[in-house]
Amino acid sequence: MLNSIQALDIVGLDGPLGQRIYTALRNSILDMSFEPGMLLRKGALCEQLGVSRSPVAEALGRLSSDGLVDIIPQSTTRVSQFSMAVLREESFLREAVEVAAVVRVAQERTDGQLKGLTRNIRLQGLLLEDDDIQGFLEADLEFHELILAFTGFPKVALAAGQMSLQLRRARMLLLPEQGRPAETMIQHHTILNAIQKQDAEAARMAMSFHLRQL
Amino acid sequence: MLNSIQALDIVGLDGPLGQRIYTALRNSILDMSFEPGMLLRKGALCEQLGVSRSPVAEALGRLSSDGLVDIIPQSTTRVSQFSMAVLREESFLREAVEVAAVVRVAQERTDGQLKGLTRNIRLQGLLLEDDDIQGFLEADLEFHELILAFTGFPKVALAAGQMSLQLRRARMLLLPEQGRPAETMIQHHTILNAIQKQDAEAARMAMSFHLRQL
DNA sequence: ACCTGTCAACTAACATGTTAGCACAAGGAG
DNA sequence: CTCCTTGTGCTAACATGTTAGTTGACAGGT
Repeated sequence: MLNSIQALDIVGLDGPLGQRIYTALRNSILDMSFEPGMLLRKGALCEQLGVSRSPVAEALGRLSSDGLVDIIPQSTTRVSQFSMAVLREESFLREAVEVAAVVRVAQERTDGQLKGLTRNIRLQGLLLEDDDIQGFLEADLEFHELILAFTGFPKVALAAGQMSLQLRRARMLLLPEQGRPAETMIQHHTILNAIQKQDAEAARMAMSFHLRQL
Repeated sequence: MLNSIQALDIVGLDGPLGQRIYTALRNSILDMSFEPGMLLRKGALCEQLGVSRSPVAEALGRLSSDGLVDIIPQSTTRVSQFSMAVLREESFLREAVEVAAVVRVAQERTDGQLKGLTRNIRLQGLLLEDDDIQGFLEADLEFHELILAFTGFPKVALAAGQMSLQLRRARMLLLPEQGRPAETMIQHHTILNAIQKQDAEAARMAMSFHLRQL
């Protein structure tokens, strides 16, 4: 039985109801609490959340355009399945954006930005020594987000996140075999060195290689 | 008075009402029939289209997440303004994706794809000889879409279109001074040659240069 | 003349009632 | 036994009523 007995709380979030419900559902799907293929009944969700159908419908509509749920007109709504094709597609897009970002950052980085990245790398090293894999993965994520943010384009980090939603979900599945964090660290170092030397071409190659590891 | 006396027809479109209204509004905004800053009154739109508020609200919500309209909570909704910052941001994203696409296509193109691009280029030449600027611009657009499609990733062309919505709107403004179509043709030729020779690096540079011309 | 507090009008956001299209199962004809 | 039909139950999509928050103008005080 695929029923969501769990909390799915929308307290502690701000903004309009629709936004909060969207965020809550999105998180539940991304962390695999809602398994792919699971039916999403509007009525049940409304009852569970104590709201009416309008904000739920809005949230589901946005999730649909995100590709996280499939809405079959006049029929049912379910959490979307994975497909290798979509995953490859998102990898391609993510690489396109992140590589462009690292090239730009390498060209016009400030010393402050370099310092921020260096500190993050040091943190990664410390967490790795302590075998704090969870923490390491978060620092890893932050490393990439820092680079995206340093482009000076606020929407870029957002777009990158938006276009790799399925990837984030898939990562949950193969977290155990995430494999060699040590290698990841080395690759991050290579990227950082290229940025430090302002060598755009080296940065491009390093980031491209790094992102193709998965 | 900024009122939309015009038709804004939603006949001749398929799918659910919300989808049709979304498309109609989107087109009107992109071709500048709806000027930036123009108020969009839900009630007026409903009356004009002969539908109720639900599908209109859905459409406006999607336009909002596209960044084409700004919804001020509990107050008003208006067509979003331009800003150089957003335009630069979209240019960056578009370049990131199109450059990655052309690199991939250059590496693993088929003869059929090459033929398609060659034919498009020839068409561009013919249209230019006839001084059919409008037709040339359409062929130009198709050239880029062909490359995006040849990646084999259907969502890539979609994503590229989605992330350069404001650019499309801005292009309407500076259409007259679009300038030297002849130069554009030469750059397209350079890109095509690189793809034909399967020279990924040359393709990257040619596309990057081409997209920075505006 | 200028600032300020109040209030009325308008709007998006939310709730709820209604419609229409799809899926699936049971039943009947070939 | 198989295939088509029909009918029921369910769902998303749409229409409409209700609520709450914001804006802007006007009145009154400074």
